[in-house]
Amino acid sequence: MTRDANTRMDETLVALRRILRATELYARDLANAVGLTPAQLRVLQIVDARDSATPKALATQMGVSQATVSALVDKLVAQGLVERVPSEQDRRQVNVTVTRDGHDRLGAAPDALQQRYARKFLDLADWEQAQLVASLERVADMLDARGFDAAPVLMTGELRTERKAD
Amino acid sequence: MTRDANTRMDETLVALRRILRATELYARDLANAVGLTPAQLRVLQIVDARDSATPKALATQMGVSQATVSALVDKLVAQGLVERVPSEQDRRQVNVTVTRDGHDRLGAAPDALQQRYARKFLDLADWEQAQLVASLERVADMLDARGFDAAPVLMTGELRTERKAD
DNA sequence: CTTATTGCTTCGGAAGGCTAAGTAATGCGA
DNA sequence: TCGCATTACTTAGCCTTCCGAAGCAATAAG
Repeated sequence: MTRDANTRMDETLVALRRILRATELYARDLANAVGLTPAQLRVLQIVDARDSATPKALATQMGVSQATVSALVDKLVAQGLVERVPSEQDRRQVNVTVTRDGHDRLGAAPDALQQRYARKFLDLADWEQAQLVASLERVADMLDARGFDAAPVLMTGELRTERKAD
Repeated sequence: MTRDANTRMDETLVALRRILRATELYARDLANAVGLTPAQLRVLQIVDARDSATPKALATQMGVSQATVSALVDKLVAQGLVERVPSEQDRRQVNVTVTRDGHDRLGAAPDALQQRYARKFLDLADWEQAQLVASLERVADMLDARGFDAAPVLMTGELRTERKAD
């Protein structure tokens, strides 16, 4: 304890910052490579993963407003990567679906960081892997009061506050 | 290896994402509380920490362009939190310095997350702390090809690509 | 049928970023 | 000393994300 502890904590913060930075840079590069902005890519990924999503659902999952989703979907539609399909059941609703092009575009995503990370991670000894999981979860718990259902995506970019969700 | 390893990797990704999210949310809250945007706050913190910084230095440290720094400094100047002081030695240079108000403003920052994190971290047993440091650094290394001299700030928000820095 | 509610889009407007194009000071070579 | 390149910043114009508020449909409630 005492002094070393503080030093160590600083070290964790530095490491954390490096992690943040790496993922941030990566998100941009990736989006760039695919010809999309990070936010657009995020939408595309979500839609692709579930094959269809309403703007409402997207907004909720991404933690942004519907207005923002609207704009993002516009961009993707303009590029022919997704389509707006009016729902049959409730015609107020719109289902955003991926087009072939959209799916292909995603396939073209290099995924460099995740690959690299995966490779290195899998290279580790069993106990080291376990160690990392435990440590990261511990840190996440310490930082993040509430638990969260994050999907294993990683580079999906910065999430926005979902404030005023009442 | 094989399946468990992949599961574990997913778990690390989820944890990483929680970490990312927590810091992101925190950055916004903090900026909000202090009445500054995250980027502005970042500038203010850096300037305050070193008591004076040129736009060039800020741009480098933050990983953004000088033009961006210019705009951010404008905002802070408009609020009277920093000042532009022409350098005596080289009159092309500008030294951005914190004003009293600026310093006070920073002091008013709650620092909630960092506090909470610090408290929990310091509560850990010695060996656990050491473990976390090692793990985080390991992950940072795996993600971040190049090393980096990040300062122990943490919530300073998203960094931007520093492309074309040659 | 009328009124709410819900789902989405549109419309400003704020912010951060960037590049490119100024402007000013420095410095160096002729 | 003059002129030109370099360096440090700022300005200008543009793009993207995001938001809140207002508008428009369609559905649900009465």
